[in-house]
Amino acid sequence: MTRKEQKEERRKAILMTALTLFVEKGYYDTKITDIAAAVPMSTGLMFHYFESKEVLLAELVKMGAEGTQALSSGPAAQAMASAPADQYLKGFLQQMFSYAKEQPWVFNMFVLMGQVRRSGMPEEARSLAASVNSIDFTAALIARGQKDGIFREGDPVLMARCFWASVQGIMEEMAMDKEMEAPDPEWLVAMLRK
Amino acid sequence: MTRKEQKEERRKAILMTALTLFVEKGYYDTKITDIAAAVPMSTGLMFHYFESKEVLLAELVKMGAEGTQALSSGPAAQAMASAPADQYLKGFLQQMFSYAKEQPWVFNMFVLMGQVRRSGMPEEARSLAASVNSIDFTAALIARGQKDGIFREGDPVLMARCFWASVQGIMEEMAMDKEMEAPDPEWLVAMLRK
DNA sequence: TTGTATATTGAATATACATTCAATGAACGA
DNA sequence: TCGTTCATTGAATGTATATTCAATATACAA
Repeated sequence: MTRKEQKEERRKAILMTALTLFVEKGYYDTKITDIAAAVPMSTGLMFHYFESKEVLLAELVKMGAEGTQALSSGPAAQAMASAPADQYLKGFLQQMFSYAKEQPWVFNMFVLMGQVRRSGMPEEARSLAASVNSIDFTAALIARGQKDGIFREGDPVLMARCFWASVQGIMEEMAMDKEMEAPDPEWLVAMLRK
Repeated sequence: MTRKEQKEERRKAILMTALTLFVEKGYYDTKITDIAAAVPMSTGLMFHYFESKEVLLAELVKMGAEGTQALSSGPAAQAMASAPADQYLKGFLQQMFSYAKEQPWVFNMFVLMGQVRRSGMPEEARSLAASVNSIDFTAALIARGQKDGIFREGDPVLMARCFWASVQGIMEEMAMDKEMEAPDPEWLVAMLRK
C-alpha cells in the first residue's frame, strides 16, 4: 500500500471516529483530544491530517452532501421514476433505519447533516449542509402522489419539510438511544396519505 | 415596585433573552456577551443575576420542566380524560403551533427542552430535562386510542417516542425558519391513526 | 547504507470566553 | 443629610482547549 493510500485510510479513520462522536456527544462537546484518543493517535497528529476542527467538520459535511447528491441521481432515482411515491419513501426509510445498526456511519451522516443545517455550528459547514436540498426532490414526489390520489392535499413543499423534519427528529432520538427500535416507515408515510 | 421585584423582572428578562438566543443560535454559539448585549446589560452584571452560564440554562430547563408538569396535571389533563385521544393530541399541537407566533417563549421552551435532552449539553441541565417524561402520559393516551379502535397497532411507548420526536423535529425546523408555516396537526396524528 | 521525506509525539503557546473584581453610581432607610 | 446596600460597569484574570512546534522515529528511494 502506498504512502498516499495509507494517509487516505488514516483520514477516513479520523473522519469516521469524529462522525460517531459528533453525533453521540455533539460537536462542541467533542474535544479534539477525544477524537484523537478514540482513533487512537496523538493530539498533535490530528493537525497533520486536518488543519482544524472546523475543517474536519466541513469535510464530513462535504461527504454527506456528495452522498446525498449521489442518492438523488443514482439508481435509486431511477427506481423512484417508476415506483409509486409511497413505496419509494417507505423503501428509503426502511433502508435508512436498517443502516442504523448495520452501517451506522450512513445513519450518523444523515443525522449530522440535519444537525449542522439547524443548530449553531461553524458557518462554512452550515452553508454547505444547507445547500443540500432534498426538499425539492421530495416535494415533486409528493406532488405526484397527490395527482395519483394517494396523498392528502396540501403544499407539497411544506409537506416535504415536515416529513424530513420528522424523520430527522426520530433519527436523532435513535442516535441518542441505541436500544430504541426503528418505527414502521408506514407511520411516517401516513403523514402524507389521504 | 420593590427592589426584589425589580430583580425578579430583570432575571426574567435575561432568561427570556437567553431562551431566544439558545434556540436561535444554539447554546454553545450563544456567548454570555451576546445575551448581555441583547438584554441589554453589561457582561459583568450577568453574574450578579446568574452565577454561571450553566446555571442560567439549568434555570430555564427547570422552568420548562415545571411548565410541562403543570400541563399534564392542570385543566388540560382533565380535558384529556374526556376527549378522544386524537382530538386531544390535535388540540395540543394546534395550541403549540399557534404559540410559535403569539407566545414564542412557550414554543421556544418546548424546543429547548428537546434539544437539551438530546445533544451534548451540561450534565445538570441534561438530566433535569430528561426527568420530564411526557412519554408515559402519551403512551397511555395512545393505548386508549388503540382500544377505541382509532389508532393503529404497535408498541404505544415506541409510538409516543416517535410522535414527539417528529413534533420536536418540526418545531426545530420552525424555530430556524420563522417564515415557515405550521403543519396541519392532523398530519402528525395521522402517524398514529389506523 | 545513507539521505530525505513523512509520521508521530507531547509539551508549549495562543486564543476565545467565562468569570472575577475593584471602582462608581443610584436608591433607600434612618 | 448621611450611610448603607444593591446595581452596574468594563477591564483584568483564569481556564479550557484548539493549535503550533521542536524533536524523534519510521519508511522509502537511490
